[in-house]
Amino acid sequence: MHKFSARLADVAQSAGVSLSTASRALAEPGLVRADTREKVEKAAARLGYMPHGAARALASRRSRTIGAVLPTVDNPIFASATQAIARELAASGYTLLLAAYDYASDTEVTVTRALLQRGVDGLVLVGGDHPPEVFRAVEQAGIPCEFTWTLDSSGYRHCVGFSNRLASARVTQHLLDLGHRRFAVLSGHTAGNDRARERLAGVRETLAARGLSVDERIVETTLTLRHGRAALRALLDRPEGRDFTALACGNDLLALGALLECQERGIRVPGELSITGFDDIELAAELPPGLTTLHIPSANIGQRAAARLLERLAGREVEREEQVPIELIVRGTTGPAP
Amino acid sequence: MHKFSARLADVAQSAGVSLSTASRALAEPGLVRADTREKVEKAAARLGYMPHGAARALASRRSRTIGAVLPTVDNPIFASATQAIARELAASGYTLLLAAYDYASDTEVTVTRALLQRGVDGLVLVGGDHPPEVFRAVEQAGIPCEFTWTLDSSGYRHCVGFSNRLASARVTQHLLDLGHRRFAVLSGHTAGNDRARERLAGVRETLAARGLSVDERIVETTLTLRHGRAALRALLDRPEGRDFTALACGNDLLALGALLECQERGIRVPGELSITGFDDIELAAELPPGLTTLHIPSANIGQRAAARLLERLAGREVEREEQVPIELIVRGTTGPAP
DNA sequence: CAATAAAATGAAAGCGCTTTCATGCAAAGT
DNA sequence: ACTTTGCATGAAAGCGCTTTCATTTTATTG
Repeated sequence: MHKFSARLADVAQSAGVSLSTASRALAEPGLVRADTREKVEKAAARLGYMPHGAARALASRRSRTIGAVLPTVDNPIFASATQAIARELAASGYTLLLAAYDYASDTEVTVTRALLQRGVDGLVLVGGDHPPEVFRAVEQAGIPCEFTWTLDSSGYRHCVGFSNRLASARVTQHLLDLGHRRFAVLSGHTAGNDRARERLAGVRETLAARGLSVDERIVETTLTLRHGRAALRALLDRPEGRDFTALACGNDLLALGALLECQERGIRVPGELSITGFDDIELAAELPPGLTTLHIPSANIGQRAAARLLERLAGREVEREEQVPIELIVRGTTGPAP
Repeated sequence: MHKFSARLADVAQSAGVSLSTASRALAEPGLVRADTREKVEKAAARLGYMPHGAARALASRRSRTIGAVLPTVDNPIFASATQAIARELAASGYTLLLAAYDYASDTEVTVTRALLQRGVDGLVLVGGDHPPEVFRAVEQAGIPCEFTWTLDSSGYRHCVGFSNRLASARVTQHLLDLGHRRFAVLSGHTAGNDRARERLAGVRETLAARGLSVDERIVETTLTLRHGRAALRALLDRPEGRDFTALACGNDLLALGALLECQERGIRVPGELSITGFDDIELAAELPPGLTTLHIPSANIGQRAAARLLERLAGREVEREEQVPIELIVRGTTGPAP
């Protein structure tokens, strides 16, 4: 079944040069005479030569691959970030290795180790919360790592992101400015997820500064449309009923789920209830009346993380922390408090 | 910056056995005595040994990685399939390498080659249309390949999917049964995309069998919500206006975009216009009035493709063609012709 | 044109592992 | 007891490439 596959030695022989010259001709064209390079290139093309990545990695001690460990690939924000990373890497001859752990920390350890074993030259992680085994493995591998969607207060780690707390505070402030005083929150699971935790803290603190509390109207759930819908349902079906006029959600999927539930129940948005999201996915703009949300440039985050990794691999220094611009996008789901 | 990393030789020495024994103890525990294996395992744990994937791949001539080449990762159906592939592979100690080409065939060639160079042991491709260079490269690499989301009439290729033509015909028949006679179609770009082509053909043929034609009301566009919306707008803004009562869409994103456009324009769905999708993504069920669509078990496709690849790598035979069950899901966007 | 510097090439040593192949040694058969 | 079988182990040969180092060729200069 396996066809004969030409090795570099075959190319060298066919070109009438030594193995080392052939290697250089293909890898560092500047090191060989133009005519030799041409001979080698011709021979390579003639034989359909395809370099053997593992051999190359073993000899050169770098694999020209970067790993990205994501909570899930089934979320538009990570999908676009991934796309951006892959594109940036490809431009420099690097390949992206992807792994998702479905928000399960033991899986995260496993897949991270798998990537490290595959010899990735660098790593992109999402958020700052990770099992200690992950940190240890990355440390031991001694490869550069970029943390994304988050900042690091200690200033120790390399990260590209934004302050989830401040961002969330900004959204909350928008609702306060509209006169809302009774809030509810749909949050992602906070265990092992610093982004969810920070966003929740942002709401809490902003309200606390006005002497308001939201503690008894917080639902933690999975970050999907369906779960957002179910979470709002749970909130509305409490004996207290709808005792809030503003609903701040941990991401757009939750918010849109909530919006759909309102439409089904005939709750007017924003007339009776204002809803905010987080991320600004495509659907947020498309679904009437348009979701008020915080725009996160996820492709930008991915692109920057990849670019920074490439810089560091090239031996250049980068700022430890890089912030991406975020922006409040006011659309139709927020309005004055009733 | 690089920490010292233990090699297998170090483990062997620390365990007081030879390199070969250490290798066997870790890879084929059945080949060594229980106490030796234990010694080696202890030593490995003590030194924090992490196998070197490239070296292993070079020596054993397999990398324990599988590659998947996707049109895009920014589509729920591919996201869930990817997740399923990764999960299935992980259970057997394999890792997934992902590459997306954004529906650009030159990119497809590049990324496929990159994957092959990285030494993947098997490949998952989407659809049956690929640039000849891709087929050639896969052929030459001599690795097993699974084609997904499609069937192969020649019976030559290994594939797991369904007949896009029949599936599309089924949806069209549903609309015919409801009394619709004037159709429009929102299709994905058909160039280099057999799935889009087959789906379109399915509509055409089913209508032709009833003496109907749709040729002058077909829009080819990119498979996103936004583009679906724009495409319907283009259709409605023709001088002929809305001269159709049924709109068959190439996938759910297009259909939902069209639905949103209708809601914005005040066109009653399904009162004035019936809309059908394809894929049955989560949102199709959630967005009122619920999209009538064809359910494709995308996670199932991914899981089966991975499992089949593993089977073949283990030297076992699998049926060349594996069909997954598809199902028409009737929801609120289709109704009797006005 | 010889002397020297610079550039291009080749020989060879691994990179860290798997995998034959050979060897030693205990259990089994005669 | 003596060969035979089988199992556990070790020695060593690569896997296909990169990269140092030594050597040859070419360009440069007094």
